[in-house]
Amino acid sequence: MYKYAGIIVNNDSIALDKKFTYKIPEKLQNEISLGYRVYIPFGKGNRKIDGFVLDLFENYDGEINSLKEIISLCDDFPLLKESDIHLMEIITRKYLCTFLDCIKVMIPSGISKGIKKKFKYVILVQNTPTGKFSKEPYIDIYNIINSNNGIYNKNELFAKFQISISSLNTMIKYNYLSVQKVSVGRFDKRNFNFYKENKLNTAQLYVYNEIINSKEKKFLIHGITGSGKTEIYMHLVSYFMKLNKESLILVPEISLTPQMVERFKGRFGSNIAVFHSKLSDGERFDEWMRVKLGEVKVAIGARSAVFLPFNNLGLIVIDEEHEGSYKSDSNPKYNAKEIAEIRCKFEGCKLILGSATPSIETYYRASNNEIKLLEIKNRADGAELPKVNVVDMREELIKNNKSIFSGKLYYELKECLNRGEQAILFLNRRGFSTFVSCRQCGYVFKCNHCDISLTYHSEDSSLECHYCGAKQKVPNLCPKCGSKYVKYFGIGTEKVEQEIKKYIKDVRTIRMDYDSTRRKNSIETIYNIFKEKKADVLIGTQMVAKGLDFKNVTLVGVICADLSLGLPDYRSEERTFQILTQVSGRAGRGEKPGTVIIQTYNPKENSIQYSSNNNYKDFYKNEILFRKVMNYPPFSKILCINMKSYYENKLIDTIQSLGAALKNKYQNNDKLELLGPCPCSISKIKEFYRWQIIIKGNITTEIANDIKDMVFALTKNCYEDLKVSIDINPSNML
DNA sequence: AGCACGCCGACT
DNA sequence: GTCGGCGTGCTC
Repeated sequence: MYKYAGIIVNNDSIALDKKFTYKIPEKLQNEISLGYRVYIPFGKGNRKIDGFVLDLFENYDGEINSLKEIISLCDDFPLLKESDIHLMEIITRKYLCTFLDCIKVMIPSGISKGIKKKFKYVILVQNTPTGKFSKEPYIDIYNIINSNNGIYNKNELFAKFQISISSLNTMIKYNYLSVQKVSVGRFDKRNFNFYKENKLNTAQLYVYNEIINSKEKKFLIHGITGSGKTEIYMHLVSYFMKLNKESLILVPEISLTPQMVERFKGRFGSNIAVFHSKLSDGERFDEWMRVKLGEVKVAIGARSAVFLPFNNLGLIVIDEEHEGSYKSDSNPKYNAKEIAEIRCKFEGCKLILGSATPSIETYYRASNNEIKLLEIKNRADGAELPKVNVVDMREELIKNNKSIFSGKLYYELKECLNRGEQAILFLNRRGFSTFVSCRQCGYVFKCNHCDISLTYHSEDSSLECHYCGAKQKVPNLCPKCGSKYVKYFGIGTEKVEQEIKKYIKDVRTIRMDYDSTRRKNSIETIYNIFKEKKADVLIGTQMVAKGLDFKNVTLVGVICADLSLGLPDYRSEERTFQILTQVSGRAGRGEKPGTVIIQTYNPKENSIQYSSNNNYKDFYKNEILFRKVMNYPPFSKILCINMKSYYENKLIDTIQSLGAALKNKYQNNDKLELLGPCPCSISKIKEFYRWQIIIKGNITTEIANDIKDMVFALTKNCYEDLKVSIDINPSNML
């Protein structure tokens, strides 16, 4: 019998990130188990707060009388399993976060906010009407309800069938009808078109059989765009369903991939949980509960779904495994790929990574046989990969073509539209113009709160900061020299849309970028408009590169392939290769052949050359060599310490003393390389100055935790506005 | 993060 | 003598 519990209190302070021991009162000793949320008295005033039971033990070595007692259990079941707690211990050390950070990502926030199941009061038939109730209007009402027994509540009956609520009340009073409380789900119950099961082709079947028959647990499916990876996933899900095992499908960001959900719902019915960041607290709670209670056997979701409380997991699929969004950049700064791998190890299930452009790290592991590599080199339905043309935009300039479309793209676009087919234009930048400058004095309009130049948006003619969202009206005069020669430079998706309308009459365009998709479901709306051929050209940022499958798209145009090349990140080549390959893969997925035009100012660049030749392997060979020479991941780890503060001088003082302390401590460790302290490449966001220290090399968990302790010891009594963040292998270092 | 304790100056 | 300013440190 356990008499004592180790509890993490529900308080965000780092100083409280440890287990507090509480006595378990006798009345709870039979009920309590690991993972329960409990109410406890805390602090001098014995405030009643909640906490989580992460440890149970029979004896306590310290002073027993100084222990307080648990007040009660908060919920009627434990929120965390023993394996969750085990996973938590790993995560806190691996990602340098607190236990509470971890708990928050494992349970839906609605639980502690008191969200419960939603109920409604539905009307059922009770007794057949007699006497004066056996005629109109009552008999009619009775019949309607009889054929919709227990489905609607009073208001819905009024709205749907114009049944008067007072008549209903009367019939309830005389026991002809009854009321029943039922729980309702907040999840999406819409029916999707049935997505028929396709027979796997030889290549797909080979991959499928390898996965289910092999003793290996981890697989990388490297299949070109359109090779039918989704169909393999679905067959695997069915296979595990037959074994009564659950499956989890992770996708980069679900709200960006309505198609994946549509297909899974179309195949497996609505009995599938969908989990992503745009759910409300209530929806999140309901989906989490459906998984917990075993009501669904499949879940599909973004990275946070990797923590869903499955009971008998058989399979985790990570689709588009190269995507950066599997790494979280808020606490806990976990990587869902790594968590999935740990879960698979704990729960003995299979892990499938899938991509047309695997990340360098994953492919490296596959080539070292840590992960089994399975390749698919052809498109599923025999379609050909599109023909890719690289257009050197410098030559267009020489030919005196100053427009954003090369002659080739313009020609192909017209041809494509004449044939009644559709096109996708990709530009990885939203807005109209990317910076605004005075031609007389060279002044560049910058955000007042950030170190960022402002982007012009034509829709509301404003200048917008893409980091803090601040907007201002477009000034007519330069604020510095007063000249009226204010000019717009650089192009964004809005400008592409305007330009194409200028050149091609009556073209129906639709834009898919952050601005046009802010509202819930708007991605789905845009997606459906384009799918139903109510638009000819889809113009978008990276959202259009991911997983879309439109059979009628035969042309993909990359307006400017160079945007992601210049970024100060060792992965910029990899990212460029991936996005170009992925977006090219949107063309020619049906029976008609596809064409891709890549416009660039750097046609000789590796990422552009290799992606246009669909040559992943040589790109990988080049890139892995570069990583090795430069000691970048996968040959090392990168630890990024970020500090931000409103007060620039204090910030610099603090981070420099940290830098000195780190240098002092690790000067003899030749496996670590310290870079900085220096300002981040975006040195100020929302009035906060930002500096960073980057540590590269063989960073063990021990070293990382030592560094974390040093950082917190140094900044503990600093000053209140200083914010510190420590990230292992961040996805973005700007 | 809260909350109490405590050590100093101002005030009935 | 005591009320209240916030700096310090602890919370099972």
